[in-house]
Amino acid sequence: MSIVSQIKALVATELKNLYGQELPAAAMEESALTINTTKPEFEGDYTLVLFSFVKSLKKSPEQLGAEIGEALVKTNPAIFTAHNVIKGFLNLTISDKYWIDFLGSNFTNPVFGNKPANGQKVMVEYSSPNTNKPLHLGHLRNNFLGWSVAQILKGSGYEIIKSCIVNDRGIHICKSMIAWELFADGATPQSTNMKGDHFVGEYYVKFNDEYKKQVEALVTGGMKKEEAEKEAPIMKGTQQMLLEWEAGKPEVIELWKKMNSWVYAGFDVTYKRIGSDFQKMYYESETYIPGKKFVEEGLKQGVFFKKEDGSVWIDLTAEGLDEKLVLRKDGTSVYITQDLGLAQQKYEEFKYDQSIYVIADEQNYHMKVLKLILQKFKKPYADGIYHLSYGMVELPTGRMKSREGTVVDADEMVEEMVEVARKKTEELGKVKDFTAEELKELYDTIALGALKFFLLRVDPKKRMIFNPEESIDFHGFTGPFIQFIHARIKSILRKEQGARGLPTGQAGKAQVSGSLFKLEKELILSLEQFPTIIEQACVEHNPSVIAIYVYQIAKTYSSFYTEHPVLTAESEEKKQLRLQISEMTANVIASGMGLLGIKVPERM
RNA sequence: UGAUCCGUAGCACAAUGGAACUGCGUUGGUUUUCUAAACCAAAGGAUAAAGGUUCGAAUCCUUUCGGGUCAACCA
Repeated sequence: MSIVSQIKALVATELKNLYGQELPAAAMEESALTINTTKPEFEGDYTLVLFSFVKSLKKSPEQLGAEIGEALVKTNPAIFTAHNVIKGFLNLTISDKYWIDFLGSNFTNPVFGNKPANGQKVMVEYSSPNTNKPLHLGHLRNNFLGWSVAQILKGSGYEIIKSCIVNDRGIHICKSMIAWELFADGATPQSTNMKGDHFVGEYYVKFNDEYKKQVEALVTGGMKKEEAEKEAPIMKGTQQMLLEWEAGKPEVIELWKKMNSWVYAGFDVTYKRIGSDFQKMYYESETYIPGKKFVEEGLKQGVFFKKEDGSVWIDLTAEGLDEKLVLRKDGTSVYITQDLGLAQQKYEEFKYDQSIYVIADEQNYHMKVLKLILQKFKKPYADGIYHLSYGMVELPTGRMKSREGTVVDADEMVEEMVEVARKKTEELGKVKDFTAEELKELYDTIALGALKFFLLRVDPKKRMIFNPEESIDFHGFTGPFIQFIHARIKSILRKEQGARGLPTGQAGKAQVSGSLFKLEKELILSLEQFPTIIEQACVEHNPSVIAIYVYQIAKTYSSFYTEHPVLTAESEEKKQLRLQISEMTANVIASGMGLLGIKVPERM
């Protein structure tokens, strides 16, 4: 049980003892108590906020605090050693022994903060790429978020199934296809030595260039712009191709398969590089059929209704939304049709308790409709659907726009970061004895650490700004800073291990007593919060909680070991204590960064 | 027009209704001692504005202003 929960329980007990008669029962509930970490400018570890009792007890906060504080210290001398009251805040000091004992029994535990399996199954759908262009910075935020949230849930005891829905059909795919037919002259990724997704993406761009030219030509010829956009030959050809695709015309299907396979080969490389993985892939070209079945079922049940022209709708006006189309009059499916089919398919296959969709916030409305429809169907899985909505990654000039060529490509971004990591590492020259292999791994670790941390440290639901000019820093509140602290701790532990011949994980098993310096206590106190932090991140589906916490741990350690030498501590006891602190800090950093999908090096 | 999210220092970000956190940048200092991707210190804030609720509001409510997104028989 965390120290905060313990304090709450003890305070609740004291409140009952002292004021059981006068206070309403609700005010003495543990959940009604506010415990904060004490601000650094005041003496103490944890603070109880007293204001909520003042009114019903008709006592001054000072008097109240003094009474509660005194009672706590008196009845629990092993935990509390002192208290003081400032302006309605009761600051409590926890005994050093408590912290030292906590440290002693947890510092070698590499899975501190993780919970045992709880038997619940959660699907996490993320990434959702389109097969007409390569991944960009926005996809990276999605991938990192999805992977990390899955990892956090896993650490919290859930069974996780990571899935990916590939948007592999539709007009945009046909655009790349028709451009390839027109301009490629048989070129392939192999013949041009290009990554498949980038190769196909180029033809998507070529389509748009050609389309624009054709529209302009028509407009110069006297046609209205709107009409020209419909009449441009390349667009008509694309629409024709889409119809042929739906009709299953062999040549079209073959081309579609070929180009998609190029894209998938490219995606595989990227996913492997950034550490994304999926237990189950879904393809829209397959889910739209169960989607149609779903609509039929809905018509039978009377959840959907058919209009005169044959189109199928659902009436959501009672829920404050509009009527929403679920099947076109020509019987073809729309976006939501496929998602309905997919939800059903996923549930039938995995019987999940919860299904998380990592999708940008521009689709909030869509996801709301999806969940609502499933609820109207009284599907057992409807309530377990959770849209993890995240904000767009924007440039200082605004949203990334492919038309303006401002899209930040994922592969390029990673390569640039690796290059910066290489340059910086060479400048510092601390790992000159590394093999080429080891160096490559280190550059990847640092580069991806910087990138992932940068994208995960911000609250997912907020949009964030990325400035390519300034690039991503390796100093301060960054992944590499935390990695550096980890490497330094490991360096200290290696030296100790060398001197003693102790196996890893055994540094300083000796009992420790005595008193703690401010920074020593501050660190242990923070380490103790790790399980609570994971829990919070899990409940909020928010990796930034972990990122901020791990940074704070690393920063505190950095101050701590600057001020207090570990290996040359003033006494053997202090040395053992600091080794324990160091080892636990390294464990928590590695474990916390692991929840973000970030590796930590032994040396850097 | 409606729905919804957001507005915190030059920039980027944090804060279960409880004593505004941090980084970049700026200015100064620290390396015969465990890796200076570091540490220490300083400057920088009516938390967009105005009301309201509360012992207490960046946080909750109302209004205004500014921005994003959605409201497609596109996916």
